[in-house]
Amino acid sequence: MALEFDPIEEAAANWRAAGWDGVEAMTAATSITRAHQILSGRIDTALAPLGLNFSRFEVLALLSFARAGELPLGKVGDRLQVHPASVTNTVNRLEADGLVERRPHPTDRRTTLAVITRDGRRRVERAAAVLAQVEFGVAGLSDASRVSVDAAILELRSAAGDFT
Amino acid sequence: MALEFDPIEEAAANWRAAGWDGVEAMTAATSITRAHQILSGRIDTALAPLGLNFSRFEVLALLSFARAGELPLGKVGDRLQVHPASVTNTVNRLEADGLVERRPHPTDRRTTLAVITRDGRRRVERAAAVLAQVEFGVAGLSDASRVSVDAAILELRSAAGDFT
DNA sequence: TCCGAATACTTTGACGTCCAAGTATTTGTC
DNA sequence: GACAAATACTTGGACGTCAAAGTATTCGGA
Repeated sequence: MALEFDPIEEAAANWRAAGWDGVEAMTAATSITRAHQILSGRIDTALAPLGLNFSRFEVLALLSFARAGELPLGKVGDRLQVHPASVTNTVNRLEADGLVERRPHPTDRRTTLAVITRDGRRRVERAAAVLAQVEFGVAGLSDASRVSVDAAILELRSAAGDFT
Repeated sequence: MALEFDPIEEAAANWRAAGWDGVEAMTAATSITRAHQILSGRIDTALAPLGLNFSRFEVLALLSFARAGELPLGKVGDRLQVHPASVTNTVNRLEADGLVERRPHPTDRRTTLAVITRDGRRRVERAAAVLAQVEFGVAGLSDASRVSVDAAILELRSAAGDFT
């Protein structure tokens, strides 16, 4: 299964040999893609026994931090940077599992609030502990590397207009 | 659309306030996840006019570097670290578009080779140029940051057993 | 006040990825 | 040489994401 060489380095060498541009950008993009793949696999594996995946966990965590444990679905999407349709889908699942409830907004009838339930709070607490246990999938990354990754990606997100 | 604050920093603050563990790991994981989301969106947007996505591009690039432009499907999956079913799916699509052909392995009848076609080579050349143009989605990341991201993720991949 | 534009969410459909099971073939062992 | 185990790929199903269209409601300017 495991290769005897670094596939990204190999790709970079091939890239250069072919005279293609942007080798540094390519390796950065490929590294990030692969890192995401590793993290996401580890995290979902850790959360599976709790009936959660990372998206559902993020929604629960966000609600648990919110005043009154509730937030309009649109706000959830904005905070977590996910598509409205994905929010609908995720909340559907959480609602089916009794971890969240939908409630009409008191003054704006277009808006639906997601409210975390007592079960939801219990579940998200356990999930947070489980994730801390597996270091959110970043086991293998030194503290210094975590800091430098955060800083680097902050540039990227900022340039991408994630926030002002 | 854009927030007025950094949602990851906000999450970290909430996390600490709740007394949850692993804040540093959480921010690293969230950063990488978001970075992937940004890259992947930009890359797929850039490739869409060519009828490719990043997965299909990677397969074409890999084949174009291979001796004789051919590789067993299993090797493709190993190199690109994707599931066999995904390779089948991706190659199906490339084959339907005439960019790749399936050919039986000369000595092992279990094995199928993917062979890049002339059209495939032309397409991947153009795609490489387009991707270099958009800096593989990492525009906004300084050269120094690209290097430090590569180095950090190398630790992670190595610890994950990507290669020896 | 009225009405077109904007906002909020859901639905539907196209894709992609993974897992698990199925088929075919080869390998390794006695 | 036979046969169980391993290998290689495909198929079918569950699940997630996104884009586009649809419905309902609110906003804002004439």
